Amino acid sequence: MKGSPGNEIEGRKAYILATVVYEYIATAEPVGSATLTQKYNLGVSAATVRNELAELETEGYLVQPHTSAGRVPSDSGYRTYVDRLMQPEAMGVDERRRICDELRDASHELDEVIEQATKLLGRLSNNVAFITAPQRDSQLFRHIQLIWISSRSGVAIVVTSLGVAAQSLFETAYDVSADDFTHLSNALNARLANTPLRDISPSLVAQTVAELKLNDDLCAIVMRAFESARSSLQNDVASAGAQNLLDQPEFRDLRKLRSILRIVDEQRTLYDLVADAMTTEGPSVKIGRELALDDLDDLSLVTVPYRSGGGVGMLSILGPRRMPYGRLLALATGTADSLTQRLADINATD
Amino acid sequence: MKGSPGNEIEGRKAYILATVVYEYIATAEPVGSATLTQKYNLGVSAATVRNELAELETEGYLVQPHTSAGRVPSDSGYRTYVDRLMQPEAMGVDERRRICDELRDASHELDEVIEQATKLLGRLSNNVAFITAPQRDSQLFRHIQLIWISSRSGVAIVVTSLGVAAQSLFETAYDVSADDFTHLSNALNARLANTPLRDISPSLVAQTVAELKLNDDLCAIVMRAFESARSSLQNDVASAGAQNLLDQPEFRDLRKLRSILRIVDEQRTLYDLVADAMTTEGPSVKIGRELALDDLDDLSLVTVPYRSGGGVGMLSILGPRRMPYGRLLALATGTADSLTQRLADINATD
DNA sequence: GCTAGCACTCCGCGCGTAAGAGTGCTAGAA
DNA sequence: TTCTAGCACTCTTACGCGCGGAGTGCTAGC
Repeated sequence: MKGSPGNEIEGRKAYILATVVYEYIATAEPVGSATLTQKYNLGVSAATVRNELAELETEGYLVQPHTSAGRVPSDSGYRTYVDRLMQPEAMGVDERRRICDELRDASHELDEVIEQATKLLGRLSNNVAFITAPQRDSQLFRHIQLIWISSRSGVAIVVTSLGVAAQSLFETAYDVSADDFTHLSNALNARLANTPLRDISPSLVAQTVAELKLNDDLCAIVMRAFESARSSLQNDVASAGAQNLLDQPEFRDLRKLRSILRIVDEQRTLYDLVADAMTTEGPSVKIGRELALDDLDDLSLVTVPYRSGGGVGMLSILGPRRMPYGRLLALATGTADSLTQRLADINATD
Repeated sequence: MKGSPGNEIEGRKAYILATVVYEYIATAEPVGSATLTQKYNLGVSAATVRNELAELETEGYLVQPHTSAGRVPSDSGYRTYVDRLMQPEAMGVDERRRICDELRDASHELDEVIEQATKLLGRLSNNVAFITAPQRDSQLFRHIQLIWISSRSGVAIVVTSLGVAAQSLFETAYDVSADDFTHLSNALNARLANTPLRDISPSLVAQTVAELKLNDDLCAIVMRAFESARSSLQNDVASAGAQNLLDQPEFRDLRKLRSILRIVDEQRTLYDLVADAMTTEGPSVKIGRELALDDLDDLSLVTVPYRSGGGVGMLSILGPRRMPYGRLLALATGTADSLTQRLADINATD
């Protein structure tokens, strides 16, 4: 099925492929030779174009929905287009500024900024947008505070380099004084501040608790607070813009629509989708089958990393395979930059 | 259009109306006289039923999609069914227990419990479920803690009777010591604990700040923390189950689907929908036009209150007007009870 | 007041035809 | 060799048509 790989297409044939992809992205209609010669200045006749199209098809870049229809890009057609043929785009200054402004209006809290950015990206991209929280593997512990509520209960707050993270209510089996909490908090802060969160072990905590001659139970409570800080935003995904997909002709099929809505509802799957994009540096584009989603061959995903406090999060746009890759890459990159910037501003106070 | 109001239908006619609504809810097909006599034991012939149907139509309880079709309930047909005709249902003990169990597995945090309950309700109801956070008008202030991070920044945490509420990062224009924060926190806690949050005024705070001879700026910072506690979960709505609507034949129209997906995405509208249900005690059902949603005449909404720490939140199911009202009311009520219970357990530690 | 019968209406479905878009192929021109 | 023009062919889509079925309202009789 697939044409000879390594046989990179060049010149006119490449231009024709690019044009087919471009036109199909714009119109969602299979592209025929006549359309190409009329709308684009190819300098050759429709018959010549037909020959090229036939070759591109045998090489696996294009497919025909049926015998007497125009051509549609295949996964590898899109892939070639994205990797080699399309013109990179950049965001306009105005648009860039608008994004910055909108993010600046949002609250100071990490998750609210992310939510705001997600909505913005969904709106601007006209597709499904989702953003995963910064990966916290590399986050540093900054501050813990045990807050006394009653003689047998309290709240533990853990602040990390990525912002305020976790709060967890707890109960104790016996009376504890507010002073105990204060002393323990101070001791932990003195000892552990700026330690990578993953390096904080039960024994370190136990040592501190023991030195203050406090009950061992507090050890478990503190560890639970660290644990919840470590995992709190893990797998947390904000998403927006699902309704945009209804405009796309490829989703007139209700089964597809159902599949994709379920995927958006299940954060787990969204998270898995970007998981391997995390291993590579810079923007990543996944096309069709590359996403390995059952029943959803005609989706694509654009993913761009952003940074916050040493952690890396992912900002993604999910849409039909027939998406304007150039524009969306520019949009995602620009938004990721703005988001990184905004989060740096917030964290600058630490 | 509307039939004579006050003229309450009784006996056989009422039974026929109930049966039409019941059957239509089950099948989504207009109901004809033949279906009624065959599937339900009415004891009269189809012709007699036709006469009754014609009357029910002139009285406004039923409508005909077209001349030679069966009948479909109108808003007021559904209304009568829900208010007077349908059999109230209750949840099975098993189902009830399963809900409790699932909620117990969730985390201890208010918002995560709510999210869990929302997903559960969406799954069990096969419709869109959404839950608004408890209204915080009546919430009591419990505890504030200003946490020192650096000499010019900190975090303020406010705990209320509804659970840990708000964290807000702040910066100061000049150096502040950790002790200042501790003293101020203690003074505020001593003075204001268990005050309704809305009664806390800037002057109360200013007084406390002044007594400790601290800088006025702290006053604004503290007030901002209170403000954010007051508004943090306001308008916050968790939703789940949008993809369930795709199964309903009334949403094969893509425009409708689009409208409703947008509504689900915009928390604001969802919040408005339940706003007046908040004024009434107990469960509330809104049918079709009563929701006053443009382009969406055939939706209904079941809303049931739940309680947490003196606040009242709303648990809602949104679906096609042709929804199984009895079952969903039972389901929503049962889930609301479980949720109230669960939140009471969590808060019992205060 | 109920029932049986009947003529009527309207929707939905299947079918066949026609139009249109696009192809591949072949023969000839540059 | 490479391109072009022409042509026959294929396949989809849209449209019109007729038919069957479901359900009604009405009327006459029990």
